[in-house]
Amino acid sequence: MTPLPLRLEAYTKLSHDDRASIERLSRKGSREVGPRRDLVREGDKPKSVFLIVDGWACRYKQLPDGRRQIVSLFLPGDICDLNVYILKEMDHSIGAITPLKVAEIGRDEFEQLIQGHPRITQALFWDQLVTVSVQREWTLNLGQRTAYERIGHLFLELFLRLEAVGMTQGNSCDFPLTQVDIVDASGLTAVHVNRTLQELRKEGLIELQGRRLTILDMQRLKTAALFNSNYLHLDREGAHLDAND
Amino acid sequence: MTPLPLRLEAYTKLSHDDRASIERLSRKGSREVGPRRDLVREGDKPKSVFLIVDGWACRYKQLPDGRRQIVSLFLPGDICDLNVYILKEMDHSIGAITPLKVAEIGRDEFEQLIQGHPRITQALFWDQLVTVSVQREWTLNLGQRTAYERIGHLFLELFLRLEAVGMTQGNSCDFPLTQVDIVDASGLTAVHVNRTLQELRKEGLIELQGRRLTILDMQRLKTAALFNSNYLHLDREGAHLDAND
DNA sequence: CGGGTAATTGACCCGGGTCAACAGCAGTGG
DNA sequence: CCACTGCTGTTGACCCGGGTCAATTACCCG
Repeated sequence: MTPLPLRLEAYTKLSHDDRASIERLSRKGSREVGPRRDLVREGDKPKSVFLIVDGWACRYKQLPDGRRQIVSLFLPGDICDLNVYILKEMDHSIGAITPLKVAEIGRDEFEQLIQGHPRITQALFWDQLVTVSVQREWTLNLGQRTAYERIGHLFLELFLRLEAVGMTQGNSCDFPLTQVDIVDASGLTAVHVNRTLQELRKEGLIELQGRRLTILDMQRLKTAALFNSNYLHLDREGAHLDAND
Repeated sequence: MTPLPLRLEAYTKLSHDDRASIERLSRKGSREVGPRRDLVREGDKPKSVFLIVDGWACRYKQLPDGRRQIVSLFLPGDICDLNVYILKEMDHSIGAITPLKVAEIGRDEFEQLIQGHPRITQALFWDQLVTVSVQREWTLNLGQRTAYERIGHLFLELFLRLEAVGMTQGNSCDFPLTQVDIVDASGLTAVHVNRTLQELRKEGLIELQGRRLTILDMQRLKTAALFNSNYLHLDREGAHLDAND
């Protein structure tokens, strides 16, 4: 089972056929990528859409002098840029964080999928709107939040996104990011991230060890991080819709 | 003439009919908004797509304690979020910076436009990809660039985007942002923005007065701001395509 | 057990923030 | 015509959140 249908069904019910088509494409274009390897590089000509079947990845951009920013994170079930293939050139790179299982869906296959499955199309539009909303929240995060709030916010976002695809266990989840990854995502330095994590621990808000994150006090962490989940658009509208399968 | 067709034709040639349809909708939903007024508020139920016909606007988000971040800017010809109306609730606000002329296009009209005009649809997809690419660049900007680079980068982006819709005159353009707007967009403070502007002036890179910006040395400014225009996807692919009108 | 990556610590520093005052100027009303 | 108000821009003095530099200490993993 790929987690994508689960994500999409937050927005609308899919039919059996919808789900089967996604499964089929996921198996067909299946590909494995080693951890810390690039899937796509800035400057490449984009040819296909990637679906993250398993593992974590990130989009990142780099400045000529080496400064690096992770601009977004991909979790299982995420999809990278509908329609990218209409662009001439990638404006960012995509790198694996963990060992990664992705499905590569070519332009023709993708457009065919969309043609025959209006519900999938709608759900993908919704997904796209959520993705850009997350990107805006990251802008807010980097522009206005302090280190403490910023890292707390990141943890909450990732936890909730994992929860939406059923990948949390109680109040904890796998968390493969190293401190250096957090550095690149938060625009802070390694030293300061380290110290901020210690503060979050000392406050009893989180536990983070052995690539596992536990949210010890969701409510207090949300308050501390000024977290408002509206931008994730998690309200499961899909629950109310019918599937005609 | 609305500048939207001009923008879209960076990607593909539009037919007479395409252009006429856009013009018609622009006139039909036309609406004026005073400067510093909100067009849409976070929490509203989105009902329609907005097209910026004339003036500048911004998306912004606010934290409960009042900290405010402009997450993107709208220039003439920009379009706010295809398909927003499928979301339950706006996750950000949109505010006018100058007196604004917008066209409000309802859901049905919009979907009708798309149905009958595959070229417009394609061009809108392209536009959407560019918009999210800009959002990622802002993430990089806030995460990694220094104040000096950051403000220089903002100026270059806005100048080039205006140029793409024919709204520059030589090396200068209208620039209605106040220093406070730059503060909200850059994540810096008023004092520091002011001093950074003085530095940019002293270096002979820009002139900024009377709501007008002049880029005195494009090349040096680009270098100083670590500016790479690839993310704007300005390569006018459209020039090579045929219109079947 | 050695070598590489990830996490942690201490000492010191700086880019940018804070606070407070002031100047320029457009609009407005008396 | 001027006094008043409010917004925008500017300046000075001082401060602090987070950066820099440089070790050191866990951890894997083979």
